[in-house]
Amino acid sequence: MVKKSLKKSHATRRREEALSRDRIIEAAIAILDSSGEDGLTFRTLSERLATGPGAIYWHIANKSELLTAACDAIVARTMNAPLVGATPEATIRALALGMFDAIDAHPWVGSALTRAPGQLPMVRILEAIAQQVRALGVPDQEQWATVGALLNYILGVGGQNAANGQLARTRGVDRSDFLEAVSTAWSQLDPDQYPFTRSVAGQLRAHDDRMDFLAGIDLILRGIRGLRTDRIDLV
Amino acid sequence: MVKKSLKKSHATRRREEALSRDRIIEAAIAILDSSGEDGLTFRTLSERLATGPGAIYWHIANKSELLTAACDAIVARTMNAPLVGATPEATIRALALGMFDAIDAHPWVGSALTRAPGQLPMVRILEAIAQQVRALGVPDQEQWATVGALLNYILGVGGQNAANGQLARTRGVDRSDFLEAVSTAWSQLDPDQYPFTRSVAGQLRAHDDRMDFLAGIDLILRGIRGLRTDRIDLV
DNA sequence: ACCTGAACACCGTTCAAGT
DNA sequence: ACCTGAACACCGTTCAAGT
Repeated sequence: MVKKSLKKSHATRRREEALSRDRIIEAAIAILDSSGEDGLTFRTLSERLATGPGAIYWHIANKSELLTAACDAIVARTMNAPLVGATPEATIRALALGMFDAIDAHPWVGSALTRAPGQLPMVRILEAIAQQVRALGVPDQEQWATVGALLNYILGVGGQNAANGQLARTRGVDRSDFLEAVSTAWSQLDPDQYPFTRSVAGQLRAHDDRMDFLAGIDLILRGIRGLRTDRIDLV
Repeated sequence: MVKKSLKKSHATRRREEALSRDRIIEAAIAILDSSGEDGLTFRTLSERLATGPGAIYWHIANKSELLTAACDAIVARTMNAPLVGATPEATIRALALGMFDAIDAHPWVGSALTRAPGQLPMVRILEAIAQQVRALGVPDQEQWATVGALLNYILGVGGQNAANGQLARTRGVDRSDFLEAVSTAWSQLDPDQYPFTRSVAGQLRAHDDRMDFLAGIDLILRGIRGLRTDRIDLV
């Protein structure tokens, strides 16, 4: 792997505050935001905190826990953003969009979320959605599948966004350059084998990720509405 | 990171077939299946192929390309499995279940898929789903969002499955031990803050992942059916 | 053209030693 | 109790040298 080794700019000035779990997580978030997942290292982190790599282990068990904690800080902020008295459907859309925007602003959150199944960050999302699903009147036995559908869709889009951001960063191109490249590659696919992919290659550059994301949420919400009124009548 | 260094059992016997991209990918899949993502190294791989780490770089650009190629081999098999003349909805369910089972059997496929957005493995799934969505009669302007919803849901579940498998492997416990641990953790959450999560903690151990997955697909399919008949009438 | 394997520039993590 | 930083056991990748 090729890494550019950015020299430390301000020598090793002494730290003026004591180390703490919170300060470490805050520093980790700053590095993740500016340098991506590959940029976060116990060495870069300890340098920013003006300490040694070993010191961090006094406060945090390992890198996985660090990533999950950083992710949870972002998710907690997002899910606790207070919502005015809206309908359950509107609230679900707002929660989902909130996560979309959070992952857009911090792409590493998408993959951290996936790498910590069943952990607190995911539970926060699960719970917030579930409360709205209940308010929607979805029968008890269907709630788990319903919440799961919404959650997994959000995770899927999030992971995708994280990967886009990651790729764009490592190649030193921005997001639109990346989409441009994918669009070009898709337009060169065999028209017999990949008719649909080819036909949407052009739209790819122009399309609005956020609107597409919401369209997916609405599709699932429409399916949920069907759940409430009809019985299940699948082929 | 703690790694157990399993000694090579059969010394360095000479390779009897020439190296090739296909042989490398095949060996990579075998290692990924048996030792997970962390187990795949240019050193373990070259050892299994009875060569040096550098030799692999003659056939494959880097580890990312290797992972994507291994993923694509699995996805291609899965998407090319011929289906008897079924309805578009039944075909979508079969395709989705096919991917679920493939990721269940090869958990690393889930994360490889997410790490290679817009690449061939994903395009194969996209295209196969899109053709059924078209056959379903979804209007042109809605197709992209519809395909996206299905694809992202599958990716979300897949990523989750991959993470479960990965966690279970690194901790040396099996899947049910892992679910047991999550279930216990969830049942100890604050009932005021996490009522839903607590209430489903018990179900977690007993539930059937595959059925839940399918229920999510059905929810989206129901939403798609609404798309065809009604106009969009969201709040 | 294809392969070898030592070497480079990194990692996460540990731990004896300090304060 | 908390921190230091060298050391350990790895990585992915490169490349001069071989066939």
